[in-house]
Amino acid sequence: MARKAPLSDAALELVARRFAVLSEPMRLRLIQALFEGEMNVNALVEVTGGTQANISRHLQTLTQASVLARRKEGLQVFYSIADPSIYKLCELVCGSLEKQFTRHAESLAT
Amino acid sequence: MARKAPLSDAALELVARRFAVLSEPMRLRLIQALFEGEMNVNALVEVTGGTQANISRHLQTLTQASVLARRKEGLQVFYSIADPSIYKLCELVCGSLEKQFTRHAESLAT
DNA sequence: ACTAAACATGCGCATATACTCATATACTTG
DNA sequence: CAAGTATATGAGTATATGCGCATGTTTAGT
Repeated sequence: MARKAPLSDAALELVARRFAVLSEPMRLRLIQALFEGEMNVNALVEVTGGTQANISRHLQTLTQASVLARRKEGLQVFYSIADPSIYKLCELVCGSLEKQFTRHAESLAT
Repeated sequence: MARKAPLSDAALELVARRFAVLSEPMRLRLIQALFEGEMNVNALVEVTGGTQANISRHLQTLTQASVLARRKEGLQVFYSIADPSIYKLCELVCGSLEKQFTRHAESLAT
């Protein structure tokens, strides 16, 4: 393919939804916690400091988007990162933000 | 550094905002159009099919987030992509979505 | 100075969604 | 079967935000 075709409207909405899923601090906190490995809901509630209901909802959102995987074991439900691209995504954004800050700091130091 | 420290609350909010900026189809359309190179507002309005007011607002949002750069030339204002990481971000998300679809298609074909 | 063109913005409406509280569901154990 | 534990969900509220309409601002030309 010589040149990338522009995305269709439907594709753009999917991409937008993907970004939207990652646009809540609490969900990012959950993802960050799961970088360490699989965890159950209670552990995630404790680590993030959120309420059980709210955490459960966010986990649902992330799972429906296929960002997380859900594994039920008896009474407990374990979540883990299902989409490995999440790592790079977060790294990219963090790196970009750092550059912005550096430039901003430099322009202030003039 | 041995291990990455968890992001602070403030940092998480910045990352979340970054993703939020990219979570609107119309803004993605603008970004996609600007992949071809610098464009003025009128051209972007025509390409995207949006209203002038709406496009202007989205351009403001993207510029404030330092995703786009703004260059004024007489009556016209030219926008261009200021953050090169946007390319990779979009590629990553598109690739991830494609994989999802492939798997989904496979599971249907069973 | 007047007019027109290109872009930005104030305002209101409609919708989406994050959060809390209470309750429901699923599973285990006695 | 009863009680307890872990998780999910329904309902209601508050806030955010995308969009359209109208108008404001800046710049160029006559």
